[in-house]
Amino acid sequence: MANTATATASDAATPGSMGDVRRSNLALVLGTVAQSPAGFHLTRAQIAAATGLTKASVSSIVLDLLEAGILHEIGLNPQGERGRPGVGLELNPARGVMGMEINVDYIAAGATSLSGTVVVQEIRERDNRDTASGPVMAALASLAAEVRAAAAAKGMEVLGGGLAVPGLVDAGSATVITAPNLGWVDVKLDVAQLLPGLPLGVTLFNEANAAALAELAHGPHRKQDFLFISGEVGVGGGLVIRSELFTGPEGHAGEVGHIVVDPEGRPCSCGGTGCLETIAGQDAIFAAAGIEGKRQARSESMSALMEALAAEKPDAVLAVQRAGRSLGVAIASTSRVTNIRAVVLGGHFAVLEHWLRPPLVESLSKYAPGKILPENITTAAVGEGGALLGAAGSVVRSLLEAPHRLHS
Amino acid sequence: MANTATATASDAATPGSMGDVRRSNLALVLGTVAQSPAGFHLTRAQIAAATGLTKASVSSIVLDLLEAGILHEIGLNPQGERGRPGVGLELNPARGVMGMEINVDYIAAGATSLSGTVVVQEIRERDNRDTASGPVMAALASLAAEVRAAAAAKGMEVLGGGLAVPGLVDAGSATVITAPNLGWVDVKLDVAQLLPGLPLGVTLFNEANAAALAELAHGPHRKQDFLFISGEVGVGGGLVIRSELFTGPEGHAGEVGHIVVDPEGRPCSCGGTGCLETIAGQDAIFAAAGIEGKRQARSESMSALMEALAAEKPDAVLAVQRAGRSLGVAIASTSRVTNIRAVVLGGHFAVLEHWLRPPLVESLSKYAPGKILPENITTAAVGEGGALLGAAGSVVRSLLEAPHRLHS
DNA sequence: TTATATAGTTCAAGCGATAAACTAACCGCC
DNA sequence: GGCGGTTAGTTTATCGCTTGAACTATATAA
Repeated sequence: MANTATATASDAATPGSMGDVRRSNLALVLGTVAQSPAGFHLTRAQIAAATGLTKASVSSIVLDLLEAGILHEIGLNPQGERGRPGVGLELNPARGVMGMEINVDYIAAGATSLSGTVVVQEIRERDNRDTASGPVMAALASLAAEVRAAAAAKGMEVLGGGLAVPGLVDAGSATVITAPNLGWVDVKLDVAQLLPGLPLGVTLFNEANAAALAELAHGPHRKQDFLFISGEVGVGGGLVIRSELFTGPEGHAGEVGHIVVDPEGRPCSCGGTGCLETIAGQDAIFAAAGIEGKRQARSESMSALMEALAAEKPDAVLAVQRAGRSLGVAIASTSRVTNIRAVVLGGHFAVLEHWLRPPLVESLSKYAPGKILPENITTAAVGEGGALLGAAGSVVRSLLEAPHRLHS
Repeated sequence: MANTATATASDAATPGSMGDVRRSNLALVLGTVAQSPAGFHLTRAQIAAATGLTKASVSSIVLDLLEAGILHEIGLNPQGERGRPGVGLELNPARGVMGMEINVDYIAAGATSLSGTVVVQEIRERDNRDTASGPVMAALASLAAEVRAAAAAKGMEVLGGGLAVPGLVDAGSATVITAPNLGWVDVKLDVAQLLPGLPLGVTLFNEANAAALAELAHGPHRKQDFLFISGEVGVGGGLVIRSELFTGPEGHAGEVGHIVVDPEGRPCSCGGTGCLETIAGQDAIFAAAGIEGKRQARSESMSALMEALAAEKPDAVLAVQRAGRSLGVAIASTSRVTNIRAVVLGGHFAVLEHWLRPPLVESLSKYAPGKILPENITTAAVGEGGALLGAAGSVVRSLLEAPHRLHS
């Protein structure tokens, strides 16, 4: 599973004009402000020093960004220094984006400010398994409208949105190519209708990719390069390289759930054989542990598994150990192909870390020694709402990288 | 094995100035000329139409490129059309680059024009196995000087060079991190001394990556996305995505030879277990086929294998079938992780294609059905000198993408 | 109050792309 | 051969954006 919105349209042979310089510097200034530590407000002079632009250019650029409503002046901040105090600048707290998520058991929507602060968040349980997209989208639209209204009540205008879905997506056409657990195949979503009138529209994301982006933005280490592995009913992945999602030629890279970890293994729902998902997916683990993985009772099945593990029941322990070893094989191979050296475990892999880690580490040292050190295997810092936050964050980021799309 | 020279230095927060526009348009014009069909010479007016730049801008840019010696005016070409005939432009045929290669059994050097035409090429047999780098480099320097003189005699000035080596390299520091079959570990090469006085210097490449780039430039299909798999003593790979080498965070992506294809398999020279190389590498195939893979006799071993296959000797047939199946597993996993949908087989995989293809195709349909169609499995179009041509071509390409580095 | 230091703005200059006018070179046709 | 038509390429004025220096604004220190 993999996809994104960042299409880096650099292949088109387009003439470069002076406007490009402006756009580039607009993004440079905005990026500098966005990356400054929270609560600390850069001044124009500091931005000039940090970017290498002249004060004159920074003033002119900041003026544009203020007019576009992206930046905001905070009063003077005389810090006891000599000289005239500067005017602090911050991302306009009255502008934000919405993140939304459709998953198997719930729909969710939340609004965050441009700096990533969550202002409203709402999760609504809903069984979306094998449901047509229409009713799900309608329910989400209603939820999104509520959240948007709540954000507006707090003085925040929503500029754009991102929607995460557990399946292969094509962001350009807002189409879900396959979402096995929703039963969706080639479903075109009317994302514009979800949140009408947004200047930036709504972008579609793959759930694992969005969660990987959330890890990038909110994770503690601020790693530039890592593989995020999302353990849900399916096993998905998001590959972050140089702080960008790596999407491959068609936007579907990172499908670690379908790496072959046992050539003699069982058939997979994808049509392949011996995929990681057939051993380390939730259903596979439950089955191997002798736990009934009934519909609707997924969280209960997980509780049952945890109890069985705590009681050291052999079936459960062996099932998780086998999953850990297979995960190691898949990560080893991924590391060789993509040169990635850090892994973040999400979903049930994070929950099961205690039992999963020893076989995983052992497996990695057997199949790719020295490539991925144990300290570079971590669990997700962002929990349940990860995909939602990631989708929202990605929309913010694309705005910050191309601020000229707004008004200016 | 993977690496490259293209470092895409876009992460540095550097202010964009008007010079950037010039550089960008310089590259745009040059790229347009370079991509025009061979023998056909674009005029300034045609370039203006193709790029969207004005005639005035194109004239000014072309002037710069003429002064830098990169472009060359060919006389007027009245084509029976009405109106004033235009002046044809081409890449200056009197400028070129050198490609060089150090491999286990030989060293090689060649000079190509900026448009990719090979002007001189020289391969010199030499046993470099477990040899210190000094003598090898000295021998290559002497060979390179000869080739450079021969090119000069034909009126070609060499601007830069590329050196391909069978191992992991760090292009930035011109260091060979490991080249198992040469016995080199952390060897810093004095590439500048190899060809003194070049305006563009000499860049280091991994051999499989360079060969992949050659396939990109010279292959018949002009595919934008493919995985090149180089079958030598080791199994290397080069991943081309959107016409660029994908190098991963540290420049070592594409090591398909060390994907785990059999978790219960044998230990690999890399320290791992069950790597593709332990089943599909030359030594592994020879051993499984019951052929003595002695030093120096590698080409003879290959001949022996071909004979054994022709005679349908079971050991040989089974060895190659197993290699094909394992190759399929590795390609299936790579396809999932990188979203690649086409494969080009090089080295002994190309030689053995007849026997390798059936088990490979079968394996792919078992492990990643629908992902890689049989017609997207092809063999290398460029033969022996592939790495050399690829290295040279990559140096040319980096010049065409940043022509301002020359004089202008 | 004055000196000093820093923030931010104004203004002339330079560079590069653009559009339109202009010159150059060829074809066809009478 | 001369003239209109057509296309190629250059010249010129203008515009947009960054730059650097001068200038104004506002603080602290003595």
